[in-house]
Amino acid sequence: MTLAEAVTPFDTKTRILNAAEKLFGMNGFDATSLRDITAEAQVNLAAVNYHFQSKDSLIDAIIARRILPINQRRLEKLAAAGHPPSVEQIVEAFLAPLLMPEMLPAIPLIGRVMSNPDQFFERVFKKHLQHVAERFSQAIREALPELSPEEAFWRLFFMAGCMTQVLALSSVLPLLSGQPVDRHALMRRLVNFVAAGLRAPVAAAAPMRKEP
Amino acid sequence: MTLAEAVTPFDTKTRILNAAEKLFGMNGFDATSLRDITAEAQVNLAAVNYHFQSKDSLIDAIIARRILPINQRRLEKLAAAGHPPSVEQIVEAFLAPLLMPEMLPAIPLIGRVMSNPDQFFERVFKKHLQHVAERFSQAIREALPELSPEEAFWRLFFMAGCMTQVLALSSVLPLLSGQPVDRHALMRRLVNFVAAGLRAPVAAAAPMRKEP
DNA sequence: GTCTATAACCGGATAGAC
DNA sequence: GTCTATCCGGTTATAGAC
Repeated sequence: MTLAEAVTPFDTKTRILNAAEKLFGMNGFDATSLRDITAEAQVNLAAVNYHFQSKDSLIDAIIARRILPINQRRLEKLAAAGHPPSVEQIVEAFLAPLLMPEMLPAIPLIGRVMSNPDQFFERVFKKHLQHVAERFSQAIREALPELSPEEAFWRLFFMAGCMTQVLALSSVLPLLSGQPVDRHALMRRLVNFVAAGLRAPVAAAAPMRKEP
Repeated sequence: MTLAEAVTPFDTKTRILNAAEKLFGMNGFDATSLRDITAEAQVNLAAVNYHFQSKDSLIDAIIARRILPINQRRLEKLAAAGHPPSVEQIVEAFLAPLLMPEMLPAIPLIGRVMSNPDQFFERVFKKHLQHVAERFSQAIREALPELSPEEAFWRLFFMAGCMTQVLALSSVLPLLSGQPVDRHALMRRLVNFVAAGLRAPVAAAAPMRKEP
């Protein structure tokens, strides 16, 4: 056992994944070189290409490692809710899996891929999120049958957007708010806000008033 | 007058700003080289450094060109609202300036800088947004006096987050929703959702139920 | 003000020894 | 599986002619 292994007791592949997740999350994909990653992981530069073929495939691997268990837990929590589920149950099923302690180091990265249009559609939505979104959209219409499918879709998008922005800017939230941030208190505020938004009375299609 | 000037009737500096705004918005700051920008703008590579010193200062100039008029209009609309302003007036004052037709080409860029933690705090919030946020936070507490300053701050953040995500992913919204997107209809849905979130009943601090 | 040419550097990927 | 050395293309920025 070398010194590096004693300090960071994981195999090379895992060390690369952990280092890449941290640096990609902190500085972004383009701004993080494979050399940065191998320095942080204390592995050789060529090990990245040996284990992951390319930087691009490494990014895919990092995303999949985190988003698959999150989605699994989301669907489990949604299935465990009643029929119809309460609005709060839906919101919690969607958000709570991100609060699991083992997800903490991945939060900046998740915020990035969810808010970056380059990554988002092909790399995240189509591959990992589409079926989950459909399931949650159904649940929203069960809980709030007065919503049209379009309205339910957009409200789901706004819910995800609120969450994403919290994740994406998590590193600067203490600076923005001027004080330390309690993640669980923040999550309660977010659930409260989003649940009210989901329940909003359906507005008239046009700006002018119509019959009620 | 050269041919290039006849085709794009702006001076070199403006052509660079327009091309950079478009390409930075489409592909991000790191993925867009000065060579990409000068090719799109049909100007010489060295012109960027002559007019803007560095890529970094060019980014600052692009952000300032768009965010200053938006903020001015936001504050005007807020000042024009009554005392106390209605929740809808507050939300509209914040969002509507982004719908001005001349802002359309800047939407992807604005979405990027608002959701990227690297740019956001130093380059955007401290320089351009802090005083506006304070003004809007005041307005929210005027309209909803039962909210604590902390709660008002976070609800303002959630409102901005919903909006930011719409801007950041604007280029993929038709793919996500499966149909063309009417910007004004989307804005009405967003105002409706966010207004309800702002008006959410204040939740108890702890998860367990307390006296009402 | 605008151009060409180039300096100085850094990126991802890979060949081939061990 | 892991390393060193290297290829090759791309980057920002600038010097200096016009």
